[in-house]
Amino acid sequence: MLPLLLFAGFRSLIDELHAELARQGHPDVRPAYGFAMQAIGPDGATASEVGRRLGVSKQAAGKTVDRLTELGYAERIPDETDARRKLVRLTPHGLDALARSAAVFEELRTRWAQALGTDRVRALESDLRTVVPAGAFRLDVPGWFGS
Amino acid sequence: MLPLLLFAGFRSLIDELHAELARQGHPDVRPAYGFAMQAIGPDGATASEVGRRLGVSKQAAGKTVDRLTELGYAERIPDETDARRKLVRLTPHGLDALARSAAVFEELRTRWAQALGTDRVRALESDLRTVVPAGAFRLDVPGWFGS
DNA sequence: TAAGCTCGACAACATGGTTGACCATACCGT
DNA sequence: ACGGTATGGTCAACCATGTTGTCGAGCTTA
Repeated sequence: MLPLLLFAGFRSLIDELHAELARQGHPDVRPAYGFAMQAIGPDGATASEVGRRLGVSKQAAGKTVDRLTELGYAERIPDETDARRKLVRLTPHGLDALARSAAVFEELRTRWAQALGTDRVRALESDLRTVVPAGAFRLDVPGWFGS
Repeated sequence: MLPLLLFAGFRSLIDELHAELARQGHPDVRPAYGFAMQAIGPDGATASEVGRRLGVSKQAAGKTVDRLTELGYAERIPDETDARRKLVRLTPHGLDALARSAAVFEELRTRWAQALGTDRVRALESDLRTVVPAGAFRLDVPGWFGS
């Protein structure tokens, strides 16, 4: 049951995050979009780079960026210094979603700490860090099924 | 980073399971198929029931069963007492995969216990059980993205 | 017995991934 | 300076896996 427990923990955090985001004016951020915005980051990135960070092809990353653009979370800006590249940047709306996500995660962690004690949460994190191989610590959650 | 840590833990277990399964004669069990076989269980179930357990439509469950059947992990058997139903049952090959999965999970847990100590693993499990809402403890891992 | 529900199947479609091909552009070694 | 190579973005075809809607066949129950 260990794997299911870990997944259930992950999942409940993600589900509560998105429920809260929906309440806070971001009803159409789906988990996959959240990860993509995380991959874009506050400084922006090219679609290819996003693909690398998410562990998917640049084409797939491009489609996701299209989606985020339609939804008003991201925009493409031509790179002045390299005519091939287009920088994908989060719009203020996207940055807001990112900031709120961080805040909500913070709050959820606090809630866990109230239930378990701060030290237990810290132990949980440190144990997981110990046992998780460095390579598994990646952002490519979507599309991971289908390996 | 708590969510990512939990996911990384889950993912590393699943990945190692499937690497090991591949080594032990089950190279084409993908995570989604593993969950489906888990949902079928040693006693079998109807496709509709599998769909309910996995949290997907009966049609989607039917397609997955088709896949498992092609791969030789499951078979459909007409129900003698109800001509509408077809019992989906794991073949010996499927049962073997299921048994090996349990064994590998056992072994992975032991490995974690060697790294962290038995008590820490137990604490991890018990803490997660405390903090995870009862509803999140389900088998519908695939298709969960796309909510 | 007739109404209504359930099971399994078929079809049409959405989503999000893949590969392959292609062009424009940048970079680097000669 | 230039030619080969690598990189970035896009188009197209395809695949896997989910969805809804519909349907006939067969149970179940009022």
